[in-house]
Amino acid sequence: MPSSDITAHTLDQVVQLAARITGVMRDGLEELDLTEPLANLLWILDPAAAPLPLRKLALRLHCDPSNISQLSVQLEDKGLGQRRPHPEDGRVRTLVLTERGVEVRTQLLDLVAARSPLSVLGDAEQHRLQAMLAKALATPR
Amino acid sequence: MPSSDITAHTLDQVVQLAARITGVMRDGLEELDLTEPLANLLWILDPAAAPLPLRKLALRLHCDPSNISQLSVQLEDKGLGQRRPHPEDGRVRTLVLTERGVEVRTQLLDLVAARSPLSVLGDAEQHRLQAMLAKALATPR
DNA sequence: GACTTTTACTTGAGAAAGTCATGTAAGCTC
DNA sequence: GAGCTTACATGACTTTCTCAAGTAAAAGTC
Repeated sequence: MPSSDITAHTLDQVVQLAARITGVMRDGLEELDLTEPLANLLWILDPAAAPLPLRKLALRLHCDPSNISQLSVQLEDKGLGQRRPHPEDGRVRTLVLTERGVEVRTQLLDLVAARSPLSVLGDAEQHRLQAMLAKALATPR
Repeated sequence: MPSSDITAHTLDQVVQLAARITGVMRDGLEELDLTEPLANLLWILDPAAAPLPLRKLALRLHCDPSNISQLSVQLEDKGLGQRRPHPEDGRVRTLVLTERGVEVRTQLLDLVAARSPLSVLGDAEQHRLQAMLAKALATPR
């Protein structure tokens, strides 16, 4: 159990860093023709992972499911995503990226990675950083 | 210059961690009678530091100055903050926490610190973490 | 196997938060 | 001190989000 002061400072740093990262993202949104909420959704739509039900996406983004519905419509209108019926459960719909969606998502991640303050850390440092972050993220809930 | 894949993963972790932290904060908002934007403002109002002009607060929160004006009114209505004229520049107003404001801010920080996933890291680990985060945050802009 | 309950999503209304344009007042420049 | 810039306030408007209600499918109950 760390002293509360120490954690407070670490917290502050993480929050600041996150603010910087979202700042970088926001600056790149226009050139990708995205809004911030759409970019956030795109961010968590990993094309390599199994497609997620809308409900799970809402949990991940800490928002109401109806919000995801609306964002999904926007993604579809832009030709970046598509809602597909779940093969086993007729109530469920999963959100999948189109080819173009994957492309734009890659551009988004690359853009942020290139301009993020984390890029000043070398490979070795990042690995050590990742280990610590993973430990923190491994805590339940 | 790190490989882009590595940075992408680190980014993902930082973003996830930040989401967890804001999630913890959101869960605590009701018991503190705060809204999320007010809590964000409260967060950056360090009573130990020199009082900041509203304009600087807008820069820190990456939002329009008019937004800070409105939030300042809310803070004042709640008796947590007070806008003071700048002693040297008549155009400028600084936002200062009241005694109660400092109290509530402390409660907010303590609450988040106690429930944040970072608390699983020991003192030594946090120090190493802080060093790396500081290096990243030291990059200009 | 029909009946109720639960779960997943959609829809539309409404609230909240943020931006933009405009106005006012104070400093700065010459 | 005339003109320009900067800092904040105000009001109209947009965007985003939530909440309540509705539909449809699955699961549980008898």
